[in-house]
Amino acid sequence: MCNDKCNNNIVIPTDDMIIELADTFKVFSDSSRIKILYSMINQEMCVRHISQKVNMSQSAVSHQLKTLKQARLIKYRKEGKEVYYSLDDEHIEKILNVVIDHIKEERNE
Amino acid sequence: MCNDKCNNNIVIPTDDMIIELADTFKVFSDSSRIKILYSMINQEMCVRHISQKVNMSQSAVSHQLKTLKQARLIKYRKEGKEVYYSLDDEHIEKILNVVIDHIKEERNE
DNA sequence: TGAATATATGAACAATTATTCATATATTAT
DNA sequence: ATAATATATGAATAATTGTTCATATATTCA
Repeated sequence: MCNDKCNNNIVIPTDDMIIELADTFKVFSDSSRIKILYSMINQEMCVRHISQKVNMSQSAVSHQLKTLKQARLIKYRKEGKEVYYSLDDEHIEKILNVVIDHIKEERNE
Repeated sequence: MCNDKCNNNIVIPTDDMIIELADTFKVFSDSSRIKILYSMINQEMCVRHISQKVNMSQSAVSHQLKTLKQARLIKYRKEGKEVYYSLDDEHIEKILNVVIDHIKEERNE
């Protein structure tokens, strides 16, 4: 019924899911945003500290945080004048790691 | 030495790796390319069949295959007039699945 | 060699996007 | 209320990118 050269048993995502996939990848596809994500691995970070750590203007960071927030890659918590951002969940770090694994394997071949 | 609010034990990727990460994500960040990738899960596909399956012009597909090839997301094999493309390795499907997992979890919250 | 088929590619155009600059909003302390 | 600090945001600009159209290259067959 179905041999190796056949992918009928694969569930092809719906068009909506394809678009959501592409949109999610797009948010990861900028080095500034990736640096920002790494800045808050394992720790909450306020905007000012992120700016310092990734060496970007406060405004540029804030714009990118908005993008990351809308894509639900990060969450935030307000405390006084400050806003603390952190990764949305463990998936985010996992996604980064899976792609790193791919890149590192490509290098050895 | 190092508590919960500290990420000193995390290896922050080098700037080069950050750029490679972003570039790799960028190649995934287009729905046409994602459709093309799905078209060849578990099977080699020639360009003409990909065009038909994803409903894109031959030229558009060929341009995108070049992008996917340069990023080493796919590999190819020539046979007569035809060129057969397939996913570079198992990482590619894994990367897609990890992001799908994230999207699906977000939906439930 | 010439025709037919499969794939690749260069140029051009429209659309998207990251940053900067200026300014707005929000919170706290005096 | 005012000043100071933290963050957000709108407009504008420069740069990047996906598709189309036309054409080039490569392979097979008659």
